[in-house]
Amino acid sequence: MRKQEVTIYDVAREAKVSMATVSRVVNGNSNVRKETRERVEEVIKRLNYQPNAVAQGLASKKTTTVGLIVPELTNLYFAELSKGIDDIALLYKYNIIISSIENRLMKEDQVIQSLLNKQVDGVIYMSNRLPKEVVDAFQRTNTPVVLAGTKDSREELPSVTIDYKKADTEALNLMFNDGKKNLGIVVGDEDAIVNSDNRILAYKKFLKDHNLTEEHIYTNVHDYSDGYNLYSQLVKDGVDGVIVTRDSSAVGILNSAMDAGKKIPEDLEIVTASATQIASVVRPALTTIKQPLYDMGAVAMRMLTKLMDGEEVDDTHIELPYELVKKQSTLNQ
Amino acid sequence: MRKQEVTIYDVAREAKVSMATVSRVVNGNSNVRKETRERVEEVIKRLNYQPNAVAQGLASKKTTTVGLIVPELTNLYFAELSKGIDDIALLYKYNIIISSIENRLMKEDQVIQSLLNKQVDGVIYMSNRLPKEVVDAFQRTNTPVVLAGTKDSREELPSVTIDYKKADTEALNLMFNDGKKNLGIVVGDEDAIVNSDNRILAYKKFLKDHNLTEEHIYTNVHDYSDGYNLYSQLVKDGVDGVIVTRDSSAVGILNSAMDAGKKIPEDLEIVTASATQIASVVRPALTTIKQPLYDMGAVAMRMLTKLMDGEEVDDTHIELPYELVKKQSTLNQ
DNA sequence: TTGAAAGCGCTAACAA
DNA sequence: TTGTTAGCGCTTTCAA
Repeated sequence: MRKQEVTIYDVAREAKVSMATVSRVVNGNSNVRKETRERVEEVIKRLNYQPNAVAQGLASKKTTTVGLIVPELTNLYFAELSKGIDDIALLYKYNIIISSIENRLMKEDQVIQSLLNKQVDGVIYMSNRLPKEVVDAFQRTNTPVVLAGTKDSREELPSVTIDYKKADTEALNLMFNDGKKNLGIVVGDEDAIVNSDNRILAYKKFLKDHNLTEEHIYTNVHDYSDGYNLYSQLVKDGVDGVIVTRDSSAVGILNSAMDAGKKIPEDLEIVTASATQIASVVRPALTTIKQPLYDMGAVAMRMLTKLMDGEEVDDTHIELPYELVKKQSTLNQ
Repeated sequence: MRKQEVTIYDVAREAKVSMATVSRVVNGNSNVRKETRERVEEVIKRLNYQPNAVAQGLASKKTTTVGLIVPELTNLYFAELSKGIDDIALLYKYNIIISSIENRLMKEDQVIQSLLNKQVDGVIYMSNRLPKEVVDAFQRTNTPVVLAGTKDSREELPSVTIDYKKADTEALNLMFNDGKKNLGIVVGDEDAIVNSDNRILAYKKFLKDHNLTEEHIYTNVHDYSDGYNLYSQLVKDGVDGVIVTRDSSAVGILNSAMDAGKKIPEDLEIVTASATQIASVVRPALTTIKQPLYDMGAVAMRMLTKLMDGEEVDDTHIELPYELVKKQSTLNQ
């Protein structure tokens, strides 16, 4: 960071006004006479003055920067959420500092602390791993936080999600109506609230409501190869219909089945719960619970702007509509 | 950004030293007596003092923040590059401000200006759209820049790439040896240097060297549906082997062919030039020019840290090795 | 080894 | 409508 070439002071001198007036012009304060404003603007343009955002941040205590905490960079689920966030951030002129927490050099609360040290005005948190320390860390600060695509166990933090229970129940019902009676569920982190308190509960309730007794819950299935390897276990367990939270795991299961010469959906129905691009390009295409990821990100960011502006937000737990999109991995009878 | 609760001043008072000494302790300056250091550290811990990075940035003129400019958030190619960048950034304690330029609210040079106003210490630029204004904007500043996975036309800016000409030639050769004599190339932005000055040149040279006269260059094919729609044109043109720069376009072509009942690779060979996850999960799996995306990002970020530290960098145009991975979309005879 | 003090570039009372 | 002035919280000479 070189010595700044032209500062507000240079503009003030050149335009024969005080720094305060230049500051007012820069910030669009209306208390400036038209002619003065124009003169200052002319000088700003002539000198190509660019305000130093760091100095602005220090003086005003607002950095117009928000922190984004994401589990992995290379997961389209989070990328699509991020895109919605990014578009709204741009609209409201916020920059985004992105922090992934897959690298175990830094734990969640350290990442948050680092963001807070940078004086971000707000944070959007997308991991469904939400340990108590993290919730505490957020609650200790006055910096607003919004959860996107996840929630905390006591629903204390603002969040934007879909109705996971309802969505999963609908998906299970689809497979049940196709005649599949040995249903399973495949999730990533088992301790994630979205899983433990929503998806898995819904699954158990579904079994109970339909007098199905065989419970098949598979946890810690995170990626393509986890899914690929899981398939043989599904066969062993006689599972004939499965709901999978992660697209790449679902595709792993699919390919493993195909490679084993099995028929999808006849031998095994698959419903995936994310609907990123990867779920739609494989053949047979996967039936999905289509979460409105872009919108979820956008709504979360919009809520955050309100929180950062100190506005009242009436509903801090927003559930967006999802869609069950029937493709080729279910019979859809 | 609330009023900061505990500042360097509080620590100084409590530890009965000056702010300067606290600053030295915080920054690991060795000119502090051991006992003094320990006393200060104790107070820091007790008060839970966290330095304000914005104030540090203003005073020291270093923000330990780098800007990342990426064409799209939802493209695994850039996500994998970003992951390499992120890991090295974390190692060197830099934060990342990410800016996508897909949203046309802001042009490239405005995005760059916004980053410079935030006083980033360096920038990594990943778009292969590199208009003259952008190169100029970079050269006007003293802020170091590294291009990752792309280069500027006059190769003035530091970059990390692979040897695109060599890679494409090798891919074309593979198809040629499989008996395909009506080869085509499918690219995204035709004016991207990587395409115009590298891939397309290599393609033309290959045709010439092998006395092939029919030139099939398809430009502006950006995504899955562009690829899907292009397929009928390929058929019309009698193309029997094609090299595609983007994975999603390649998968579009593949699926379009499959849906039309064609055989891949018998009717059409496909080689894709990125090798993201999407290319490996489709069936038949795509033969790819496997770019070491993670490494490219990591090397680019490492180079940037050197540049930011004012170190001499001997080689500012690094080409990393790629690998031609033969899968099911080529005959491989 | 330590401290005093000037300043980084800006904002925001407050006064005029 | 404009200017004066005191910070924002820290780093960094310079002197002791």
